[in-house]
Amino acid sequence: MVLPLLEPADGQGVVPCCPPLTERPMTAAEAETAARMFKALGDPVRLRLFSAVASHEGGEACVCDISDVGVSQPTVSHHLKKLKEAGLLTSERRGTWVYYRVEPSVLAAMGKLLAMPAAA
Amino acid sequence: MVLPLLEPADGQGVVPCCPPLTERPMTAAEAETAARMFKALGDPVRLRLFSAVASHEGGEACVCDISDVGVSQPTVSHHLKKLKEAGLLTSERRGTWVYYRVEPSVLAAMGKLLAMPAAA
DNA sequence: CGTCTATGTTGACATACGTCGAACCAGTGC
DNA sequence: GCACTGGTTCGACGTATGTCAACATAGACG
Repeated sequence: MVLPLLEPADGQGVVPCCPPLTERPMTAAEAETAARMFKALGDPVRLRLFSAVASHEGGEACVCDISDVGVSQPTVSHHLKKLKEAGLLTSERRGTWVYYRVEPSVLAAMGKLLAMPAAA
Repeated sequence: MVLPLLEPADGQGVVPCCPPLTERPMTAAEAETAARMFKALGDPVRLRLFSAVASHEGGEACVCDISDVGVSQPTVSHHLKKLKEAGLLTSERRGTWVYYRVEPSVLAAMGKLLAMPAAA
């Protein structure tokens, strides 16, 4: 269920799931994997939540810090869960609060997917 | 209806709609705009079509060259339309065939959205 | 004009999605 | 143990989405 946008990824030695979009036509399997990530970011609320976590100090944030996006709290939780299932975020409970974190390696893999060919 | 992922964009002087995801929390408006793009790429079939066009010689391809993605022809047409509405592709009829093209500036804008901070 | 090929549009349908309120767990502190 | 606060899960509901078959449109070519 946990989408590996990238393989185990020890440290930063990221092994992206797929080549850059512009390198060659994606296979069905690659598209399936990558689309899950894009789909996860394809909702305004989720995008804001993700951006809030990603831009937060240390790449992690407490739910309480980012839940002000105009929807009910259960909805926030629902979206965070989706982002987690998409492999974009991880969560950890620390005492009263739950912290969500974005893995730098995931960000790197996403960036590579959209990398421009030198020319362009 | 035509989503400007970026402003007029004369040539390569792209003016992205939004800052990198990691720079600061996106505003509701920014998220709305950027999410439309991610959403468009959030379907495996569309992602394959987009990749097929983007990786094709000259950044453009005839529908007949890319419509082998496992769904019916109307469905292909439907998805191409969606990609067009999302501002990711443009189309042009040349004689019998219709060609779809990806704007390099759009690719660049997407890349910047996911750009990594120097560190990480 | 008529027909054939290449695409786009329409209508219908099953499924997925986003949202909320209510109920439910997890820690904290009294 | 009990109440309180922070979060998640559940059930329901309306809407959006992906898909196809059938039909419509655009050029090309006789």
